[in-house]
Amino acid sequence: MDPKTDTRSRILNIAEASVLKKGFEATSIEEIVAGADISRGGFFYHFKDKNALARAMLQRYIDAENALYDDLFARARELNDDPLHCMLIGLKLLAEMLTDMPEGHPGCVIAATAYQDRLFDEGVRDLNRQAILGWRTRFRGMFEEIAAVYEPKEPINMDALGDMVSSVVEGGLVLQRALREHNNASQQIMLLRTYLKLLFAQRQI
Amino acid sequence: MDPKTDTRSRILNIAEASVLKKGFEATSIEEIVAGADISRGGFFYHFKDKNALARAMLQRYIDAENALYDDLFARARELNDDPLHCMLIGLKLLAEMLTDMPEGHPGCVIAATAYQDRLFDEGVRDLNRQAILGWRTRFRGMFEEIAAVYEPKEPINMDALGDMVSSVVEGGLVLQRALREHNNASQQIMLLRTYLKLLFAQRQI
DNA sequence: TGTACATCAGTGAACGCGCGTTCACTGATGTAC
DNA sequence: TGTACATCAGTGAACGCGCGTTCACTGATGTAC
Repeated sequence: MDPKTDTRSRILNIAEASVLKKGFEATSIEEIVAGADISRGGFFYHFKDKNALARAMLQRYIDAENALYDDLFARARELNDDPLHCMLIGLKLLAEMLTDMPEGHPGCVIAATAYQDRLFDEGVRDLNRQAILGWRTRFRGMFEEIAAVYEPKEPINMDALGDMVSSVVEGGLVLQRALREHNNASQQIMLLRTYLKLLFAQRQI
Repeated sequence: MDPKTDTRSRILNIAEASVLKKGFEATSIEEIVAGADISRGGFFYHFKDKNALARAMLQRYIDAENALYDDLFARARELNDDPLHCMLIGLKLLAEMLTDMPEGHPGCVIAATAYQDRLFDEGVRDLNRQAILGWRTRFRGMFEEIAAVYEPKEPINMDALGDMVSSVVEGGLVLQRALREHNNASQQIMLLRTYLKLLFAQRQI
């Protein structure tokens, strides 16, 4: 790996871990440069100020999360072409992925920054907002595909159902952090999966 | 109100609002005392240090939340003695309460501190943990009462289902903060309500 | 009713420390001719 | 192949500012006798 992206990534890795542990304000540039083995000046070569770090960290997290969802549901689609079963398989894969993390998922950067949003400029807050809206659109699309084949047993707000995937992940991660357990997020996703089975599976149109 | 508790509560109110906006580290004692109209020394008369403030803030939040749940489900039980319908009414009341907040719910202090837990001592972290475990126990108990009357249509992990109430609230609040919308938490609770109807309502034992 | 003392709820100046940021400089690598 | 210059990826000292905390002091209220 070329040394430029290498140092930049190291900075982002250390910053992300620290932000999830202590929050953004308590994450000092001193500790980042000590961890990345560079000098203070080296940090400011890569990021013009601390807000630029926040922006880059969030963007990288969002991109990674989107790539993960793309990959997960593409694999699920290969395994079963029916939209409901694709969704159920994708959620199972997601739950397994969370269970397989040895230390447990460290938490969501979006939730961390959402609970400190006054520290950031409007650009950062908008990044957060667009990410969640993107997932709403993604999952609402998938649920509409399902509803075209399986009539929902109860009337459902499709935007809210789209949000529910993000909501269940975020909620599970909050629990997991507060409880110091490892599999709450995974369990909550499996409960969502059962929900979707009950909601859609009964009667094929 | 006597002036003592008055000043203490004012400090806690200002601290809570600021922690939800900016996080704990970025909440300065200077801004708290300015808002509460006292001097720096006055703050340290009420709290021995910043960690004591965190502990008091969390304890007050947890007590209020517990009182709210007690009240809500007691009222629900008055309206309908059946455990399932009591739960459904209680969740509806909770959702309505969230919708009725003019500025939207400001967010959960537990989630905020869970995402900054390395700033606090073990006592604070334990407070957080015990609160979530308390809600798990509370709601698992209610779900077991329901399951004794209505057989669940799918096998369910009762601890995880107990956690789901907290998880849905926490997840909804994260969304609501990130999106700058007002009713995501309320919508997610209504989706949970539909879930429980599908899971339990069909066949009475 | 008066006096002495204790407690309560603060005031406000002072402390040292760590923070984010700037800046002049540097050595290695790349490019033009 | 050699020389001149530009760019990249940093170094490390210095800056001023705001932070949490301490501490000697104060005026109002409560209590004992």
